Amino acid sequence: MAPRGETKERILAKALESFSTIGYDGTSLDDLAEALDIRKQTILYHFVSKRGLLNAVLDDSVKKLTESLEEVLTSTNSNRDRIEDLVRSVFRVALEQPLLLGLLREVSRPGSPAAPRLKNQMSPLMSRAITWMEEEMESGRMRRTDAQLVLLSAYSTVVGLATEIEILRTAGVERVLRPAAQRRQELLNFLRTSLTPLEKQTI
Amino acid sequence: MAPRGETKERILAKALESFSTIGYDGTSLDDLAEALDIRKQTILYHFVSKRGLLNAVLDDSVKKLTESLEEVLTSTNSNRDRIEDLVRSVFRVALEQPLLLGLLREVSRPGSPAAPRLKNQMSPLMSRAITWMEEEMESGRMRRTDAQLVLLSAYSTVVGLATEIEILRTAGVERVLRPAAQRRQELLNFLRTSLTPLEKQTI
DNA sequence: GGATTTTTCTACCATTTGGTAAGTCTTGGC
DNA sequence: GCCAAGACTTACCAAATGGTAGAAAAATCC
Repeated sequence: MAPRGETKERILAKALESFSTIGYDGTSLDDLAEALDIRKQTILYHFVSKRGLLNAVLDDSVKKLTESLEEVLTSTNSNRDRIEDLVRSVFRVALEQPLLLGLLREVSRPGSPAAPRLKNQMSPLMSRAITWMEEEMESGRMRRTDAQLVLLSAYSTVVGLATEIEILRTAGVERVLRPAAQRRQELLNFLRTSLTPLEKQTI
Repeated sequence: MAPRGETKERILAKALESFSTIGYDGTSLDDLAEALDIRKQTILYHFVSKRGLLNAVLDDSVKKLTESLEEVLTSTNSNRDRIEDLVRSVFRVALEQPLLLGLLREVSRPGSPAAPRLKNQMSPLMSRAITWMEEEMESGRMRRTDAQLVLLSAYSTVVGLATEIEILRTAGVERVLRPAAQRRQELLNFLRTSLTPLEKQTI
């Protein structure tokens, strides 16, 4: 028998994989258990219910995502570098852990049982980013725009990228990095032209 | 009793709505039947199986999508206008029928049972677009790039937009047109800078 | 090394699911 | 008016699903 939380971690990892590929409804606890060579009741023991498992996977994923971005948001670089750092780190996560963003995509679907929870989980990060952007705008270092719209646009680009990567991989495309880099550049350009004050634009 | 294919059409419409919001696995034939005030076996009578229903919905949607683009692709405008026309018409579909793109998003997920079928359905349109682009490149009217990559990028932008719109709507945002227009402009800029030959760029 | 707690398993269960079989009803052609 | 074809329904069913109850096994603590 596995000591400590090892089994729990294994379940979380496999659940993330399953939820983010074949979806929540498409995942059955029986299949999950079989894939882990575990009895279904072991899953329910750790997570009470299937919904509980989804919540746990979600919490875990958002935590990892937040950690990845936290260090960038608290850095002391200049604005321009900061935007670039932010975009780069998000894309790094998307490339290294496409499953994580696949989950986001799965769960952010309207009508998903976990959508409100995701919203709550993400809102601190979001509102923080919005606040930061609005401060920058107030001080004139960033052009006045709807911060929420910009964020949303960036968000859907990244989630779209994650989808794209998985599709490419399953389609057998070997070089998956080039389109990603291309999209990253695209997003970066968009953010810069959206956010850089007009008088500072050097393009 | 409803004459002609009226019931069939109603089932198709409701199935599209359900598949593209709560997903294929999340949709039960019983619920679908109840929502239509119909017996489940009526659905199975028309479409043989749940999978058959998905295929029918898919065929129907791709057909509508293709029709929307066909007229643009066969138009005789200049390249530049043609790209803009294409983008505009795709976005019009995305705005008027978000369900249609929601289905694309749902179904294009790797591991989806309908993914290969979608691929087959879309490939004529895709390969046609790629051929056209490559001809333009050959003749120098369009800059040399990987046509497939550009298409993929555009595709994921549009599907991402559909997601965005649905999320906005469920989040209670009333003005859904502005972000859509913003993304459209973004995509348009990307395509132009990607495709316009260097010597012709006027930006 | 025994008691206790944590972890995992076996045995069931109620409900839902997609699907089959066999009708009934309706409509249009003759 | 009859009847064949199409449209729709009732009656069932086997498998899968999420979940409960409680025993067994392993790890931990003293």
